[in-house]
Amino acid sequence: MTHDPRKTFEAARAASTGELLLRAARLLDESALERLRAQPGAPPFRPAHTRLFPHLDFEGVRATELAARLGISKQAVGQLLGDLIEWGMVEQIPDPTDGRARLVRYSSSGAEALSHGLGILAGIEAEVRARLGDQAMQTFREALQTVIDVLER
Amino acid sequence: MTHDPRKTFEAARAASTGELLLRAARLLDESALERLRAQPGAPPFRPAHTRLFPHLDFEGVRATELAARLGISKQAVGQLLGDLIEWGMVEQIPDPTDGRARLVRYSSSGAEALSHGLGILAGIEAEVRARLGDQAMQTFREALQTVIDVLER
DNA sequence: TACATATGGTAAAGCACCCTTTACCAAATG
DNA sequence: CATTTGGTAAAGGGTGCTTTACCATATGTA
Repeated sequence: MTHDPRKTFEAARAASTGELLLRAARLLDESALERLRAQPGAPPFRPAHTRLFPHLDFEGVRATELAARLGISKQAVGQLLGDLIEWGMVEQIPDPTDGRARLVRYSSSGAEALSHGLGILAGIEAEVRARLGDQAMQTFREALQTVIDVLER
Repeated sequence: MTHDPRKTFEAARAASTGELLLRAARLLDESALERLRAQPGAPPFRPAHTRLFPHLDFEGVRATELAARLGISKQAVGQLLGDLIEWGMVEQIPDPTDGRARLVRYSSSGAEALSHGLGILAGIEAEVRARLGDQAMQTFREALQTVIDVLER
């Protein structure tokens, strides 16, 4: 039996969990954004905006803090926040502890939009869970966390 | 016991498997590209280039076919292929069945680079597998495939 | 207190990336 | 011979950042 390195390539590529992961994430990203914007009256969210959401809350965060967490400049954050404010997703209040600073937090209509977005993700997740079962779903989550741990180290 | 919708938000967000998936994929994407380019003499691959790799082989593919698979214009593919040719990753040969067409395929030095890239992915995958075990790894792969199925439908 | 420096934020310009659009040529197809 | 198809060339546009420059408030220090 001869050994064809080309076949080995193909086999290795077909087996790559990494490609599966990237493909699944890209699909999720596109799909979630697509469904989000399909909502009538929904602002034209772009991926850059959605990356802010996990770091926003109701207590208020500084733009500087967001920039640090996302690893981008505070000016870039400022541009994205400008959109979100314009769309009514978030509002700014003065930071009571620092006259220079402002706190940005979800507005009440922003909370609704967020809720809708989370609902979309939850819907997809539920569909996956229905096929996998609870136990495999738990394993899935642990595996994802392991990947994150390995890559963040 | 009162029900605070804010707390519910936070709990729902913390539990989002979707965010885990997106985060893991983004890390993998960045990490793989970073390690790929860390190789001395490695061409300055960009994400757009790496997305071509899974669709290239040793038999040869048409640019039009690549464009169709990636869902982008053939001109866009042409630009990316121009880089890969310049970097010696791929080579073009005339399509024996069609005088207008050309087939693009991995060059021998491209095969080495590909092999190195696959090695990087395999290394990450092995590290994850070592922590999860073979069985959980299998579950992980099935879960990823399920996500893809759900979203592609 | 006065001043230098650090920090939070904004404004404007510009850049890299990744794609599209428009236009075109050459070979294949009917 | 008209039309379709594979491919190329050039220009341009949207996105998501950075860089440079600046203002206002805070903070540490002589």
